[in-house]
Amino acid sequence: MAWSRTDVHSTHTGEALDDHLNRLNDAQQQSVTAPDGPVLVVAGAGSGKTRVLTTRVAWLLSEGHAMPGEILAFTFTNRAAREMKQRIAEAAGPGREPFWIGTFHATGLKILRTEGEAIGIKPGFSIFDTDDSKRLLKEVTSSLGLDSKQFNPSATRGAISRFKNDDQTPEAVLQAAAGYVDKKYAELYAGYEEALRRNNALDFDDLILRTVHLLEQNDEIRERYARRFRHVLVDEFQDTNPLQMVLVKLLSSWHGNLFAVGDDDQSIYSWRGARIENMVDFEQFFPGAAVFRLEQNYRSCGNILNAANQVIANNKRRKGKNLWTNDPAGDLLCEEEFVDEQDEAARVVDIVRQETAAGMSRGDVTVLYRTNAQSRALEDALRRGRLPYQIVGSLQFYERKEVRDLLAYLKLVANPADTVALQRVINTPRRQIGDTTVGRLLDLAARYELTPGEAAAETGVLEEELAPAAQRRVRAFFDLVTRWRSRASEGMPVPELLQAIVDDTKFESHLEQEDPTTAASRGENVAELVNAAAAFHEATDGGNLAQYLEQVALVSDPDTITDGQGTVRLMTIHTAKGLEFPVVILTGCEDDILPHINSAEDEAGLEEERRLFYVALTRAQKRVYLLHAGRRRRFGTWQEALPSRFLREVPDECIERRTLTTPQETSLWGHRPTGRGAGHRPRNRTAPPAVRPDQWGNRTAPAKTAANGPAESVDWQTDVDQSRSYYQGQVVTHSIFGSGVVARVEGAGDDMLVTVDFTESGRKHINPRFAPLVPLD
DNA sequence: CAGCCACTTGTTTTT
DNA sequence: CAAGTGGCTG
Ligand SMILES: Nc1ncnc2c1ncn2[C@@H]1O[C@H](COP(=O)(O)OP(=O)(O)OP(=O)(O)O)[C@@H](O)[C@H]1O
Repeated sequence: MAWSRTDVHSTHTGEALDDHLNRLNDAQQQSVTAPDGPVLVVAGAGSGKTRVLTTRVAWLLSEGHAMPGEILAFTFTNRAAREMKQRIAEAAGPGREPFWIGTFHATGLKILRTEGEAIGIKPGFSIFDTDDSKRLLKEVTSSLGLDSKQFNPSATRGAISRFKNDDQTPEAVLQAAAGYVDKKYAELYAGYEEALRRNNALDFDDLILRTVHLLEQNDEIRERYARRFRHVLVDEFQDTNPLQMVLVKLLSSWHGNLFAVGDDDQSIYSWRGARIENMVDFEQFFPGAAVFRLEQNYRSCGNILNAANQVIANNKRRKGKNLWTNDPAGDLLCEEEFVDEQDEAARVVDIVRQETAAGMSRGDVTVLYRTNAQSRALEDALRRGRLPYQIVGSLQFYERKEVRDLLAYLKLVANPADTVALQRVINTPRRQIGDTTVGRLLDLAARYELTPGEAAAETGVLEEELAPAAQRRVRAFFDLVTRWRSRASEGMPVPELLQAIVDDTKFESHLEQEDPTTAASRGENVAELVNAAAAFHEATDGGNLAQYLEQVALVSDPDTITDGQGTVRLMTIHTAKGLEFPVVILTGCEDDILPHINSAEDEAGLEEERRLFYVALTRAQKRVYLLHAGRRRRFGTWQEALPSRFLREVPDECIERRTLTTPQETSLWGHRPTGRGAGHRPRNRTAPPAVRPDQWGNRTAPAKTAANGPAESVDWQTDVDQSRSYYQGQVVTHSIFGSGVVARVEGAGDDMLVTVDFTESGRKHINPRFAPLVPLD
């Protein structure tokens, strides 16, 4: 059995490559076989960029231009890396797939694990994910005497991430700091770096930043790697950031063979530091670069491609390209309007049924959305409709509390210096070790420059600050940890270690005690985690704990897509980048969602939103549904919505538009009147209210006229004072956040939501029903 | 120290 | 609406 499989591959190696080459069009073939030197392939969606890059690798190997170990390829996700390895094995023969194919983060990590000590990184370091970073930052914030409500860890983490991606040190940030907030950010950044060092941890950005520093500062190591990588290839080049660009330059510096593919119309990560300029100005970065264009689309049928092309043509800042297809026009796109998100979700269920009746499988249908929050209503409907589905990405498995708790145990076992993990688990399950005890323990450890575990093992240290009972409990806890740690170092397989932790901590009864109603399902998650660890153990042939934790830290959303035709997949547009599906249902095609309200303010933001819409459309092969609702819950309050402006940019000849025209039709999809508090008047769907709630706020700049707004609120007698008197540009104060300027007013009455830009704390969403917002007039 | 309640804020997008 | 926080009580 094994024989025959090996045979098939090895005897067909050369022909397999020829096959692959022959199936490419001329432009693709020319790119694949381009001579040495810098090469850029610019091409639209579905034109075969990834395929070209993959075939290029196979070609380099087969032609003897490089050995497998001499090729370095960057992909956007681990999933893409895995697929690429598979395809290369098919084309170039098994065992010839390059070792160095991975994401920027995974590649940086691989280098740092072997070479990190050269820049003072201690072996055995942990990787802190976003949640770990935020927890650490929260400690740093309060240790600097700052209020973590004002300097909220999420925002600070974002700022620090930007600093790092611009290769700015804390000192440089401090130098450049203009005002109070900037100065504090610099201090937080410095404190955070120090805290990471004490925890022997690197965050996501460090995986690239520190690798760049390593290669810049150490000539020997740089030369060794740069000489090794005869060919460097980068997929999705339009979404690389400046730091990644530097890394690419360093690693390709010896041989100068860089092969990059990308599409400027699909750049959707500028908020994470990605720069389109890396691609647009490629020829300046790499003089003498050869540039290839691919224009034939092999993915989508005519109407879909036409729609996408027309929409993206509205972006001004682009080079423009001429993407065409040989495929027939196919079905029209379909726009459908609904009263609210529940009706929209009910229709998604209908569409899935319809498609499966027409011969598609559920797995052929993918539901896309702009924000993760939109998935909730969809999930409810799918569950009610008994359709199997998978939410790909955030809030899935690895973000559940019970899973994170157990992973924190493993992290602590792997890295005794990890105080974030320690604080997560030392009192979970309850061990009568409260905040005071933990605080003193950490203080002691810091004072003696020991890890907390060492401090507990030392005689006389705990005694300085802790009561005898507390000492006993703390020591008992670390006895457990030490026991696990020695088992791990004796080579106990990860799944067994994990099971030992579950057993020793009586984790199941802890779940039961915490909340009996959900204990069963959380118990299943625990079992699933053990299974996943077992799968890891198998797949990696006994991989160790550190490797397991790395793998978990670096999973990207698309990696988690399950195989199989039986489940409908739901994901954000960002997650769907680079993937393709027969049927795409794009939900929430509304202004303020797509384009998102926070991005529509400036032209650059709007254009990126349009690119998102473009990415969504171009995922589809056969059919596209564009759904939108007139009303949607946000923060538990109803918000009105208008159809996305991007829908109007889709030419009429390729789309069928089913919009609600009369109030009666509102019941078409089984809408139940959702009366809650001040009712919503039935609306004429072709003529939405002339004045939207968030607009009257804008228009009535002088405070007085605010009361002229639509009299929707039932009890405005009591409400009027607090809820009627906010308008854009108004200066208000808040008991915690200080003074700020009203940026937006949405909704009315109980549904009112005020967005305020506070001078010191940044942008916050305030519900005046609760919050003490005082106008400063 | 744990459990309970009341209060208030958050939702872009992710490696 | 959900989740985290902070305050209070036993
Ligand atoms: N020459 C070709 N003949 C037939 N099919 C092709 C050819 N080139 C590419 N394809 C197919 O077209 C689809 C899109 O290819 P690929 O994913 O490589 O495009 P891409 O440019 O990377 O897309 P995107 O930019 O949207 O990620 C794939 O299904 C691929 O198999």
